[in-house]
Amino acid sequence: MHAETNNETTVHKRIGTINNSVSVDCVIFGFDFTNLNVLLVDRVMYDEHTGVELFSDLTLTGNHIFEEEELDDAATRILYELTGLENIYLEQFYVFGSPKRITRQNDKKWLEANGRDPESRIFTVGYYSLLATDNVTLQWKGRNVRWVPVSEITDLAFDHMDILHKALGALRKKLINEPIGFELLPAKFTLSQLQRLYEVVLGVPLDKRNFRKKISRMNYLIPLDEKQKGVAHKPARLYVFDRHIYEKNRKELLDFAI
Amino acid sequence: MHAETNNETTVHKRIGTINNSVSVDCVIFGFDFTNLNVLLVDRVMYDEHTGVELFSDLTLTGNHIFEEEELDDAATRILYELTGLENIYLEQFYVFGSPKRITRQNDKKWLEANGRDPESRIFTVGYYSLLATDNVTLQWKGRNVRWVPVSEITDLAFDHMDILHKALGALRKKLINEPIGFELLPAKFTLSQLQRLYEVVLGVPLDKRNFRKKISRMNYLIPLDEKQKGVAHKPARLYVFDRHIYEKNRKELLDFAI
DNA sequence: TTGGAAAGTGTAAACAAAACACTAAGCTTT
DNA sequence: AAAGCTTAGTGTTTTGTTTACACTTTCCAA
Repeated sequence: MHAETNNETTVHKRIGTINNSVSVDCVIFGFDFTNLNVLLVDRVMYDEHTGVELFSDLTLTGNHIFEEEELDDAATRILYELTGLENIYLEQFYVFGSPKRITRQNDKKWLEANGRDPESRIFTVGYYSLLATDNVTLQWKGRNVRWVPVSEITDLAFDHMDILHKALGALRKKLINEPIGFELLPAKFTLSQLQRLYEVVLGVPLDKRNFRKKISRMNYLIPLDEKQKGVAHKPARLYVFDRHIYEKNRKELLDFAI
Repeated sequence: MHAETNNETTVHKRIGTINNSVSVDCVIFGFDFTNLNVLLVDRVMYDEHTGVELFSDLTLTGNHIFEEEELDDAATRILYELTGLENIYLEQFYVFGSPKRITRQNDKKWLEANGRDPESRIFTVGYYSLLATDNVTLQWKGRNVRWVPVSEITDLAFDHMDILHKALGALRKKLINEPIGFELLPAKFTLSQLQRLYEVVLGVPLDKRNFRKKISRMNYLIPLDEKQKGVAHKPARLYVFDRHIYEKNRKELLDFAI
């Protein structure tokens, strides 16, 4: 799953001109069996003369794109830089392009200090991606990176709170309509973990028996002859998601409910 | 519902610099009780010396945006120019930004003839909008505008086929999950018209009795003491959609089916 | 007055959703 | 070795939803 670091043609090695009107922001979701987390990056700014800290806050992981680069590839590249992983689940969900995106002083200062014009309009294409909370590098462009539970995030730089909220809405909608939860779990997982995932992301409690009844109708969820190990209680059976079966049996849903 | 044409502050009167990296394309859907239609614009190009027609095809309705303009406002503006209507239902659905968007010769020629650099990368934000097939001006920027049934559209300029397909997918998904069909019908409509709408957009036949049973569970669909007039058969009862009731009773759907 | 055309209506069977509580299995502690 | 902790795993009943299916009513036009 890792990039072939000697392959010059990999999408992660783009060079060329940077497009300075459009960028990509990734809302990287991770699940640690307890919380839904988002990968955030520390943004600390120091006075350029005195070295005194001016402010410290958090941002999503965003990036410029190259002129010859597809949007999806730019998002994939960011994910690769952060995680070293390829084939991460990724979904474009919205474009943020208000002329008033950058209004706060801290944001303007930061852009200036990084050689960008804080008055020029930049559109950003929002992607969200899903991974098991794991395998993540702790540095990105010299800045600290960390998982933060979504429920604890109250403030972010730029318009990143808006982006996060929209991403979360898109994720919930997707989770309700497609079996995407598996992207947030390890390959082998228990039904309780899956249930917890739904409960945490959707923010509702679910009945264990009804949940399992529903699950048992999904023939692409395969029970293994294997159990959890090293837990201090009855170990649960492990399951895998069979994408192949899912794609085959996927019938177009037709339920104009609500 | 019409713009106040003397009000200088209306969003439809934007002036200022044009942003030349990002544009907006609108897929304008209309329903005429038989087909799902899209509003298309003729694109005819003539040899600049001889006046001979070089090619003739169709495009979606797209437009530049102004530097100080919100994306949604730009889309609203296009709709207003075309229809004279405000408060049209509108949904951003995807950004198209491939570096390879413009590859065909016709497209390059057209851009050049219109004073634009065919090699410069332009991102376009896709919106779809819904209206009853009605009340539409027949000219836009001196070009002919017409409704074309979606099923008959096989070729469009630029990457507009991609945009159309993506819009159609987004519309179907939305129609299944939210009562949005009313936007494609006149304020008063019959149940048969509503059923036909679902059948046409989703491309499936529906059982009349089951459809009506389902409908009768939706308390925001209000039957009127009024009937169709001037039809050569038993006239149907008219209904209205009550958005207020819908918004009140909207409970977050929770059905991670498929 | 008749014929055409779409409107409008009910029932039974299969399936899905919701509500609800106890036993089983492995690990830890004493 | 036994007791206790913790989570896994399991079934039934009631209620609501989906599906399949055919005939009568009402208006207009000829």
